[in-house]
Amino acid sequence: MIRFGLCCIFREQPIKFRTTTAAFLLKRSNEEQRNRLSELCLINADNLLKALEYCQHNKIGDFRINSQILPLKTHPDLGYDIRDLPGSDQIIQAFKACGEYSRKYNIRTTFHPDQFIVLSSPYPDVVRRSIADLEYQAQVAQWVNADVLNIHAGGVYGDKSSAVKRLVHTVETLPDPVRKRLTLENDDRSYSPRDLLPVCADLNVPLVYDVHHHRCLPDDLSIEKATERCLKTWNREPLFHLSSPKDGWQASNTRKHHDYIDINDMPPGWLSMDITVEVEAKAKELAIEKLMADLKMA
DNA sequence: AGCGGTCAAGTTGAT
DNA sequence: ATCAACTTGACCGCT
Repeated sequence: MIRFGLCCIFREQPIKFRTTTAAFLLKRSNEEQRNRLSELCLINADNLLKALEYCQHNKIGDFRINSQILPLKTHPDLGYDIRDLPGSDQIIQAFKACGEYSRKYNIRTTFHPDQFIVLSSPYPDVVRRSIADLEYQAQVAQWVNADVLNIHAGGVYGDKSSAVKRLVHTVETLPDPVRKRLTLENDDRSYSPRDLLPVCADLNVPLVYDVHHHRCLPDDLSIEKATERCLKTWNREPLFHLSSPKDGWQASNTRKHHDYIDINDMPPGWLSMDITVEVEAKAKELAIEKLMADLKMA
């Protein structure tokens, strides 16, 4: 059966993940900084459990965890090791409780490191900081039982084949906790499924198929064919992305996401597949509820 | 309590 | 040249 995934936050449920700013923290003493960060990490761990409970109670089988779950974790001035925060044992325990809940109720969890993670960059420092961020998210992934760290292929820099070579080389050097969770996703500007399928085959990395991106940046593959080819890259339950354009498919910009999913944007074949489909819709849990109702699943 | 300016980071393409 | 968009608005300081 298909399962739907909720991305990062809620529209109506009072479940909020907290973060902070470097400017605010840098005005405080070292001790105050660590205390605040510790407090936020624990709040976020507790809220993650609430998020998973909400999913379980509402037939949502997957939750994407936002990249700032440990705020400023790899910041150049304020980055920290979790062990250096007061109460780190309690924080880790709280995350591990999320992992136990995830296993018990079969709620999948994933990470989608943000746009600053660029493994194809020609700038060594960008790649170095990207890897540091992936390692941080892999550490949390281990605690919470997340099996996906999903990234885009990054920039082209005027020469796609060179960019891909840098990407491949970097992926091959990644530490195991990152490597075994890493996935690549087609984007809506630079890398289509056609571009990424051979890369994923080379690296033995699954391809997260985003059908909305594919419609914005098409290639010679039909949606059905891309679905089939991407499915085969997976050694575990396949993960796909779905969204609808805010202003329709005739608008000048079709990249923006709508509050809800138009069921006409759902590839019909997906419904009968054993896959996870993360729903990228601004209305969040309300959009999933409506989608399942429209599909007569609720 | 409410509001506006600001927030770590990369890259692209529309304007 | 500027800026929105991207997986996501939230935080903080002021009134």
